[in-house]
Amino acid sequence: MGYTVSEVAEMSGISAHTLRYYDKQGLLPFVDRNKVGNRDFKDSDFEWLGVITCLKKSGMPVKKIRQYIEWSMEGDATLNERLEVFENHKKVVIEKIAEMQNYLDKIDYKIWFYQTAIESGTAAIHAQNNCVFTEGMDLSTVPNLHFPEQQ
Amino acid sequence: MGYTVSEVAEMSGISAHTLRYYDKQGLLPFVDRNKVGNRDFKDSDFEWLGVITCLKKSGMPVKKIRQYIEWSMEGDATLNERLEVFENHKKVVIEKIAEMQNYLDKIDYKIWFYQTAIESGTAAIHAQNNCVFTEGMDLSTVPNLHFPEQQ
DNA sequence: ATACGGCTTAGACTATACTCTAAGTCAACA
DNA sequence: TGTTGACTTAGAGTATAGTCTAAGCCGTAT
Repeated sequence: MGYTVSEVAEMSGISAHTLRYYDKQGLLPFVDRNKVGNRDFKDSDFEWLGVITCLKKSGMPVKKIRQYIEWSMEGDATLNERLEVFENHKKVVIEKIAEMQNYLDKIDYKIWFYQTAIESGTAAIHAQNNCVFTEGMDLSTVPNLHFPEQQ
Repeated sequence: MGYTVSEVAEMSGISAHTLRYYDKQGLLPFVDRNKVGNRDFKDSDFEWLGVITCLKKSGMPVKKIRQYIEWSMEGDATLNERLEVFENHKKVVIEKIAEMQNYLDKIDYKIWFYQTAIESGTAAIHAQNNCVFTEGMDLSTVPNLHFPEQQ
Protein backbone atom coordinates (compact mmCIF):
# COMPACT_ATOMS: atom_id res chain seq x y z
CA MET A 1 0.00 0.00 0.00
CA GLY A 2 2.96 2.31 -0.56
CA TYR A 3 4.11 4.02 -3.72
CA THR A 4 5.19 2.53 -7.05
CA VAL A 5 8.46 3.48 -8.65
CA SER A 6 6.76 5.86 -11.08
CA GLU A 7 4.78 7.54 -8.31
CA VAL A 8 8.02 8.10 -6.42
CA ALA A 9 9.67 9.35 -9.61
CA GLU A 10 6.88 11.86 -10.08
CA MET A 11 7.04 13.03 -6.47
CA SER A 12 10.79 13.06 -5.95
CA GLY A 13 11.88 14.33 -9.34
CA ILE A 14 14.23 11.35 -9.68
CA SER A 15 13.38 9.38 -12.83
CA ALA A 16 12.10 5.81 -12.49
CA HIS A 17 15.13 4.68 -14.53
CA THR A 18 17.46 6.35 -12.06
CA LEU A 19 15.62 4.98 -9.05
CA ARG A 20 16.03 1.45 -10.42
CA TYR A 21 19.67 2.21 -11.18
CA TYR A 22 20.20 3.41 -7.60
CA ASP A 23 18.54 0.27 -6.32
CA LYS A 24 20.79 -1.90 -8.49
CA GLN A 25 23.80 0.00 -7.10
CA GLY A 26 22.71 -0.86 -3.58
CA LEU A 27 21.48 2.59 -2.61
CA LEU A 28 17.92 1.52 -1.81
CA PRO A 29 18.11 -1.73 0.21
CA PHE A 30 15.35 -0.43 2.50
CA VAL A 31 12.69 -0.36 -0.23
CA ASP A 32 10.12 -3.11 0.26
CA ARG A 33 8.58 -5.38 -2.41
CA ASN A 34 4.96 -6.45 -2.63
CA LYS A 35 3.86 -10.05 -3.26
CA VAL A 36 4.26 -9.59 -7.04
CA GLY A 37 7.86 -8.42 -6.63
CA ASN A 38 7.23 -4.76 -7.45
CA ARG A 39 8.94 -2.05 -5.42
CA ASP A 40 6.70 -0.73 -2.67
CA PHE A 41 8.09 2.58 -1.36
CA LYS A 42 7.12 3.69 2.14
CA ASP A 43 6.71 7.29 3.36
CA SER A 44 10.01 7.11 5.22
CA ASP A 45 11.82 6.15 2.02
CA PHE A 46 11.43 9.73 0.80
CA GLU A 47 13.67 10.87 3.62
CA TRP A 48 16.31 8.37 2.47
CA LEU A 49 15.95 9.67 -1.07
CA GLY A 50 16.45 13.15 0.30
CA VAL A 51 19.68 12.16 2.03
CA ILE A 52 20.92 10.35 -1.08
CA THR A 53 20.09 13.36 -3.24
CA CYS A 54 21.88 15.69 -0.81
CA LEU A 55 25.05 13.58 -0.87
CA LYS A 56 24.85 12.94 -4.61
CA LYS A 57 24.28 16.57 -5.65
CA SER A 58 26.96 17.81 -3.29
CA GLY A 59 29.45 15.62 -5.12
CA MET A 60 29.63 12.29 -3.31
CA PRO A 61 30.07 9.35 -5.72
CA VAL A 62 27.49 6.56 -5.74
CA LYS A 63 29.98 4.05 -4.28
CA LYS A 64 30.56 6.15 -1.17
CA ILE A 65 26.85 6.68 -0.71
CA ARG A 66 26.35 2.92 -0.91
CA GLN A 67 28.90 2.45 1.86
CA TYR A 68 27.00 4.95 4.00
CA ILE A 69 23.70 3.21 3.29
CA GLU A 70 25.21 -0.16 4.17
CA TRP A 71 26.38 1.22 7.50
CA SER A 72 22.95 2.71 8.10
CA MET A 73 21.40 -0.71 7.63
CA GLU A 74 23.68 -2.12 10.31
CA GLY A 75 22.13 0.03 13.01
CA ASP A 76 23.65 1.74 16.04
CA ALA A 77 26.94 -0.16 15.75
CA THR A 78 27.99 2.12 12.85
CA LEU A 79 27.00 5.52 14.24
CA ASN A 80 30.65 6.62 14.42
CA GLU A 81 31.36 5.62 10.83
CA ARG A 82 28.31 7.51 9.64
CA LEU A 83 29.24 10.61 11.63
CA GLU A 84 32.66 10.47 10.00
CA VAL A 85 31.08 10.26 6.54
CA PHE A 86 29.26 13.52 7.11
CA GLU A 87 32.18 15.24 8.86
CA ASN A 88 34.50 14.40 5.96
CA HIS A 89 31.92 15.32 3.38
CA LYS A 90 31.33 18.64 5.11
CA LYS A 91 34.99 19.53 4.58
CA VAL A 92 34.73 18.60 0.92
CA VAL A 93 31.63 20.74 0.44
CA ILE A 94 33.13 23.73 2.27
CA GLU A 95 36.23 23.46 0.08
CA LYS A 96 34.02 23.27 -2.99
CA ILE A 97 32.11 26.38 -2.01
CA ALA A 98 35.35 28.29 -1.41
CA GLU A 99 36.65 27.17 -4.79
CA MET A 100 33.45 28.31 -6.48
CA GLN A 101 33.64 31.69 -4.76
CA ASN A 102 37.17 32.05 -6.06
CA TYR A 103 36.03 31.26 -9.60
CA LEU A 104 33.15 33.66 -9.19
CA ASP A 105 35.59 36.48 -8.51
CA LYS A 106 37.47 35.64 -11.69
CA ILE A 107 34.24 35.47 -13.65
CA ASP A 108 33.33 38.92 -12.32
CA TYR A 109 36.69 40.17 -13.48
CA LYS A 110 36.00 38.81 -16.96
CA ILE A 111 32.58 40.44 -17.01
CA TRP A 112 34.19 43.77 -16.19
CA PHE A 113 36.84 43.04 -18.80
CA TYR A 114 34.32 42.48 -21.57
CA GLN A 115 31.96 45.27 -20.49
CA THR A 116 34.72 47.86 -20.64
CA ALA A 117 36.07 46.35 -23.86
CA ILE A 118 32.62 46.60 -25.45
CA GLU A 119 32.32 50.23 -24.31
CA SER A 120 35.55 51.15 -26.02
CA GLY A 121 34.99 48.85 -28.97
CA THR A 122 38.08 46.71 -28.49
CA ALA A 123 39.76 44.42 -25.99
CA ALA A 124 43.01 46.23 -26.71
CA ILE A 125 42.27 48.75 -23.92
CA HIS A 126 43.23 46.00 -21.45
CA ALA A 127 46.76 45.69 -22.77
CA GLN A 128 48.27 46.77 -19.44
CA ASN A 129 46.29 44.52 -17.12
CA ASN A 130 47.87 41.97 -14.88
CA CYS A 131 46.89 38.32 -14.90
CA VAL A 132 44.25 36.91 -12.61
CA PHE A 133 43.74 33.41 -13.96
CA THR A 134 47.01 31.65 -13.29
CA GLU A 135 46.59 31.22 -9.55
CA GLY A 136 47.83 27.87 -8.33
CA MET A 137 50.26 27.38 -11.18
CA ASP A 138 54.00 27.40 -10.66
CA LEU A 139 54.90 30.18 -13.06
CA SER A 140 58.15 31.16 -11.35
CA THR A 141 59.98 30.81 -14.65
CA VAL A 142 57.47 32.84 -16.63
CA PRO A 143 58.76 36.43 -16.86
CA ASN A 144 55.76 38.33 -18.17
CA LEU A 145 52.22 37.10 -18.40
CA HIS A 146 49.64 38.97 -20.42
CA PHE A 147 46.00 38.50 -21.10
CA PRO A 148 45.38 36.19 -24.00
CA GLU A 149 43.03 38.61 -25.69
CA GLN A 150 45.91 41.01 -26.26
CA GLN A 151 47.72 38.69 -28.63
CA MET B 1 61.76 28.94 -27.37
CA GLY B 2 58.61 28.44 -25.34
CA TYR B 3 57.53 25.53 -23.18
CA THR B 4 56.98 21.90 -24.11
CA VAL B 5 53.79 20.11 -23.22
CA SER B 6 55.42 18.36 -20.26
CA GLU B 7 56.92 21.60 -18.94
CA VAL B 8 53.48 23.17 -19.08
CA ALA B 9 52.01 20.08 -17.43
CA GLU B 10 54.50 20.40 -14.60
CA MET B 11 53.84 24.12 -14.15
CA SER B 12 50.09 24.19 -14.61
CA GLY B 13 49.19 20.97 -12.84
CA ILE B 14 47.24 19.86 -15.92
CA SER B 15 48.60 16.51 -17.16
CA ALA B 16 50.27 16.34 -20.59
CA HIS B 17 47.61 13.82 -21.62
CA THR B 18 44.88 16.24 -20.68
CA LEU B 19 46.58 19.17 -22.41
CA ARG B 20 46.73 17.15 -25.65
CA TYR B 21 43.12 16.13 -25.12
CA TYR B 22 42.10 19.77 -24.68
CA ASP B 23 44.01 20.66 -27.83
CA LYS B 24 42.22 17.90 -29.75
CA GLN B 25 38.89 19.23 -28.46
CA GLY B 26 39.74 22.67 -29.86
CA LEU B 27 40.47 24.37 -26.55
CA LEU B 28 44.05 25.37 -27.39
CA PRO B 29 44.06 26.74 -30.97
CA PHE B 30 46.41 29.53 -29.83
CA VAL B 31 49.27 27.16 -28.98
CA ASP B 32 52.11 27.46 -31.52
CA ARG B 33 54.12 24.61 -33.06
CA ASN B 34 57.86 24.60 -33.69
CA LYS B 35 59.42 23.48 -37.02
CA VAL B 36 59.31 19.83 -35.88
CA GLY B 37 55.59 20.04 -35.16
CA ASN B 38 55.84 19.95 -31.37
CA ARG B 39 53.66 22.23 -29.28
CA ASP B 40 55.46 25.40 -28.27
CA PHE B 41 53.58 27.11 -25.42
CA LYS B 42 54.05 30.86 -24.88
CA ASP B 43 53.92 32.75 -21.58
CA SER B 44 50.52 34.15 -22.43
CA ASP B 45 49.15 30.64 -22.97
CA PHE B 46 49.19 30.12 -19.20
CA GLU B 47 46.59 32.81 -18.85
CA TRP B 48 44.40 30.96 -21.34
CA LEU B 49 44.92 27.76 -19.37
CA GLY B 50 43.87 29.65 -16.26
CA VAL B 51 40.65 30.81 -17.91
CA ILE B 52 39.93 27.30 -19.21
CA THR B 53 40.59 25.83 -15.76
CA CYS B 54 38.31 28.40 -14.15
CA LEU B 55 35.45 27.60 -16.50
CA LYS B 56 36.08 23.85 -16.41
CA LYS B 57 36.30 23.55 -12.62
CA SER B 58 33.27 25.74 -12.12
CA GLY B 59 31.27 23.28 -14.17
CA MET B 60 31.31 24.44 -17.78
CA PRO B 61 31.45 21.51 -20.22
CA VAL B 62 34.34 21.29 -22.69
CA LYS B 63 32.04 21.97 -25.66
CA LYS B 64 30.92 25.32 -24.26
CA ILE B 65 34.47 26.31 -23.45
CA ARG B 66 35.44 25.51 -27.04
CA GLN B 67 32.71 27.81 -28.29
CA TYR B 68 34.07 30.59 -26.06
CA ILE B 69 37.63 29.97 -27.29
CA GLU B 70 36.46 30.05 -30.90
CA TRP B 71 34.80 33.40 -30.30
CA SER B 72 37.95 34.67 -28.61
CA MET B 73 39.94 33.77 -31.71
CA GLU B 74 37.59 35.86 -33.83
CA GLY B 75 38.61 39.08 -32.09
CA ASP B 76 36.58 42.17 -31.16
CA ALA B 77 33.59 41.15 -33.29
CA THR B 78 32.56 38.62 -30.64
CA LEU B 79 33.00 40.70 -27.46
CA ASN B 80 29.25 40.63 -26.79
CA GLU B 81 29.03 36.86 -27.16
CA ARG B 82 31.92 36.40 -24.77
CA LEU B 83 30.43 38.78 -22.22
CA GLU B 84 27.23 36.77 -22.40
CA VAL B 85 29.16 33.53 -21.79
CA PHE B 86 30.50 34.87 -18.51
CA GLU B 87 27.25 36.54 -17.46
CA ASN B 88 25.34 33.30 -17.97
CA HIS B 89 28.02 31.24 -16.32
CA LYS B 90 28.03 33.60 -13.34
CA LYS B 91 24.35 32.81 -12.75
CA VAL B 92 25.09 29.10 -12.93
CA VAL B 93 27.93 29.37 -10.43
CA ILE B 94 25.91 31.51 -8.01
CA GLU B 95 23.11 28.97 -8.17
CA LYS B 96 25.61 26.18 -7.56
CA ILE B 97 27.02 27.93 -4.49
CA ALA B 98 23.52 28.47 -3.07
CA GLU B 99 22.72 24.80 -3.66
CA MET B 100 25.92 23.74 -1.90
CA GLN B 101 25.13 26.02 1.05
CA ASN B 102 21.76 24.39 1.31
CA TYR B 103 23.32 20.91 1.33
CA LEU B 104 25.85 22.10 3.89
CA ASP B 105 23.02 22.97 6.27
CA LYS B 106 21.60 19.48 5.88
CA ILE B 107 25.01 17.92 6.40
CA ASP B 108 25.36 19.96 9.60
CA TYR B 109 22.01 18.63 10.71
CA LYS B 110 23.19 15.07 10.12
CA ILE B 111 26.39 15.74 12.05
CA TRP B 112 24.30 16.93 14.99
CA PHE B 113 22.04 13.94 14.51
CA TYR B 114 24.89 11.43 14.74
CA GLN B 115 26.77 13.28 17.48
CA THR B 116 23.73 13.25 19.76
CA ALA B 117 22.92 9.67 18.78
CA ILE B 118 26.45 8.59 19.68
CA GLU B 119 26.20 10.39 23.01
CA SER B 120 23.07 8.52 23.92
CA GLY B 121 24.20 5.28 22.28
CA THR B 122 21.36 4.97 19.81
CA ALA B 123 19.73 6.81 16.92
CA ALA B 124 16.39 6.01 18.50
CA ILE B 125 16.53 9.24 20.50
CA HIS B 126 15.65 11.09 17.29
CA ALA B 127 12.36 9.30 16.86
CA GLN B 128 10.40 12.55 17.17
CA ASN B 129 12.39 14.69 14.73
CA ASN B 130 10.89 16.22 11.65
CA CYS B 131 12.28 15.67 8.19
CA VAL B 132 14.82 17.95 6.62
CA PHE B 133 15.90 16.09 3.50
CA THR B 134 12.81 16.03 1.35
CA GLU B 135 12.90 19.66 0.25
CA GLY B 136 11.94 20.08 -3.39
CA MET B 137 9.88 16.92 -3.53
CA ASP B 138 6.15 16.99 -3.97
CA LEU B 139 5.17 15.05 -0.87
CA SER B 140 1.67 16.51 -0.56
CA THR B 141 0.23 13.03 -0.45
CA VAL B 142 2.68 11.75 2.15
CA PRO B 143 1.00 11.99 5.55
CA ASN B 144 3.87 11.39 7.95
CA LEU B 145 7.54 11.38 7.15
CA HIS B 146 10.08 10.01 9.58
CA PHE B 147 13.81 9.71 9.62
CA PRO B 148 15.00 6.54 7.95
CA GLU B 149 17.24 5.62 10.87
CA GLN B 150 14.17 5.08 13.02
CA GLN B 151 13.02 2.11 11.00
C1' DA C 1 -10.13 -14.84 -23.32
C1' DT C 2 -7.18 -11.48 -24.48
C1' DA C 3 -5.32 -7.14 -24.77
C1' DC C 4 -3.40 -3.18 -22.15
C1' DG C 5 -0.56 -0.95 -19.06
C1' DG C 6 2.74 -0.89 -15.56
C1' DC C 7 5.90 -3.47 -13.34
C1' DT C 8 10.30 -6.51 -13.47
C1' DT C 9 15.28 -7.71 -15.03
C1' DA C 10 19.65 -7.99 -17.59
C1' DG C 11 22.23 -5.84 -20.30
C1' DA C 12 23.25 -2.62 -24.09
C1' DC C 13 23.95 2.14 -25.10
C1' DT C 14 25.14 7.17 -24.30
C1' DA C 15 27.58 11.16 -22.57
C1' DT C 16 31.46 13.32 -20.52
C1' DA C 17 36.04 13.67 -19.53
C1' DC C 18 39.77 11.94 -19.37
C1' DT C 19 43.79 8.35 -19.61
C1' DC C 20 46.57 5.40 -21.90
C1' DT C 21 48.75 2.70 -25.76
C1' DA C 22 50.95 1.92 -30.07
C1' DA C 23 53.35 3.34 -33.81
C1' DG C 24 56.02 6.67 -35.61
C1' DT C 25 59.22 11.12 -35.91
C1' DC C 26 63.10 13.69 -34.67
C1' DA C 27 67.25 15.84 -32.18
C1' DA C 28 71.04 14.84 -29.45
C1' DC C 29 74.46 12.07 -27.24
C1' DA C 30 77.94 8.00 -27.12
C1' DT D 1 75.69 5.17 -36.63
C1' DG D 2 72.88 3.65 -33.44
C1' DT D 3 70.12 4.32 -29.23
C1' DT D 4 67.68 7.09 -26.09
C1' DG D 5 64.13 10.07 -24.82
C1' DA D 6 60.57 13.35 -25.62
C1' DC D 7 57.57 14.56 -28.83
C1' DT D 8 53.56 13.43 -32.26
C1' DT D 9 48.92 11.11 -33.68
C1' DA D 10 44.86 8.07 -33.90
C1' DG D 11 42.32 5.52 -31.53
C1' DA D 12 41.32 2.27 -27.73
C1' DG D 13 40.19 1.89 -22.87
C1' DT D 14 38.41 3.54 -18.21
C1' DA D 15 35.39 5.69 -14.91
C1' DT D 16 31.08 7.59 -13.61
C1' DA D 17 26.40 8.09 -13.93
C1' DG D 18 22.91 7.50 -15.94
C1' DT D 19 19.39 6.17 -19.89
C1' DC D 20 17.15 3.05 -22.62
C1' DT D 21 15.62 -1.45 -24.72
C1' DA D 22 13.91 -6.07 -24.89
C1' DA D 23 11.70 -9.76 -23.06
C1' DG D 24 8.72 -11.23 -19.77
C1' DC D 25 5.21 -11.15 -15.73
C1' DC D 26 0.90 -9.89 -13.69
C1' DG D 27 -3.73 -7.74 -12.59
C1' DT D 28 -7.54 -5.52 -14.55
C1' DA D 29 -10.86 -3.83 -18.12
C1' DT D 30 -13.34 -5.18 -22.29
